[in-house]
Amino acid sequence: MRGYHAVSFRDLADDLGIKSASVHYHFPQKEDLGLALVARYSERFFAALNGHAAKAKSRPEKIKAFCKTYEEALKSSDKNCLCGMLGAESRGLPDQLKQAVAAFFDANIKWIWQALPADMEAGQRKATAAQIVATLQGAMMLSISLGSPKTFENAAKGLIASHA
Amino acid sequence: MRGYHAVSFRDLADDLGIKSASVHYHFPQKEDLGLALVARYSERFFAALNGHAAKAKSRPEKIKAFCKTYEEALKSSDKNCLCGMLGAESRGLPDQLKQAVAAFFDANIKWIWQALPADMEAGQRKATAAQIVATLQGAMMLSISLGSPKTFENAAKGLIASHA
DNA sequence: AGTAATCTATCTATCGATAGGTAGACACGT
DNA sequence: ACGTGTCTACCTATCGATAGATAGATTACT
Repeated sequence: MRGYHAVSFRDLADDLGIKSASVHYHFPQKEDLGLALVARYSERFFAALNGHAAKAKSRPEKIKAFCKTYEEALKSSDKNCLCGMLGAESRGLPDQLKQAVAAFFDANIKWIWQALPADMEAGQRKATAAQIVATLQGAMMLSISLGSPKTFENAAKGLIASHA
Repeated sequence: MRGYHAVSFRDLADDLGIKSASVHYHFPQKEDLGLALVARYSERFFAALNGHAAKAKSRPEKIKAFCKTYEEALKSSDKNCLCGMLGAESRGLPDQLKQAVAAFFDANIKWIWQALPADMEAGQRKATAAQIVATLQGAMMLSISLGSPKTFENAAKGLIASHA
């Protein structure tokens, strides 16, 4: 995927070895396709995240599990986070899709927020949660743009060091 | 701007009150237009950044100047960083444009890298530089997607607290 | 037989891009 | 001061390609 507007039904159908009309059979409108992709991506992301975090008890371990989930997504596909990409072109997306992408980010922030200690000062807790998601999303984008996996690793390393 | 592929010569011309053919007069190919926009954005960004950093002597002050430059860009236009948006769809961009966007990020990382103390451990210095740019880029994206300026402020606050 | 999935064929709208023309500003040599 | 050419910045009109989408026939599965 290279962006919502950069992908066409025909490109997609060609990759699958079918015709574009067949894609419309499953996803009448383009937005339906986008929504399905975001839903699937979100499910898989949180499944992987909860898997990694299952045995993480301490806060630094949970942050590391979070980073690892992003890192695996980046390395396995050499592609940007689907929602990261869609989020960047947010203003050009159909309404429901825009909201679905935003919901993914909301869930991300909420997940890491609840992993932070409950006795943390409220403002700092919110700030840290936003910071962590922002860093990882930004790191994926930079890494893809620069063609440098090291950039992601560096940013994640800095982030983990910040909250050791 | 809502993405490279989401903007057409006609949209742009309509906004300007001229015809699309006249846009082609100034920018024969779409990529020429993209390159010009990135060049202008990059110039303005670093001019603003150097302006903010002029009186910043300490490292935390330089990091704050960096954050402030991003924050102003976000607040003044309520739009994503041009390069942040293009970087996210990097894989779908023409070659030269992709490289111009990557060069902007390279320059960003280099700028903040040289603002970090020279006696910092080399790996940590690189990591911190990547982390800072990633966080701010990600924070802009999140902020736009969620429609919440607070999200950027929170992430920046967390970042500054990490490197006080 | 009946349903689900894919096909062929086509539609309308819009895309980036080009050709060719025009009005106005400016510089020039005489 | 006058025409003459040149340049800029736009215009109208149109191109071939492709976009998302649809109708109706056809195939495959159970």
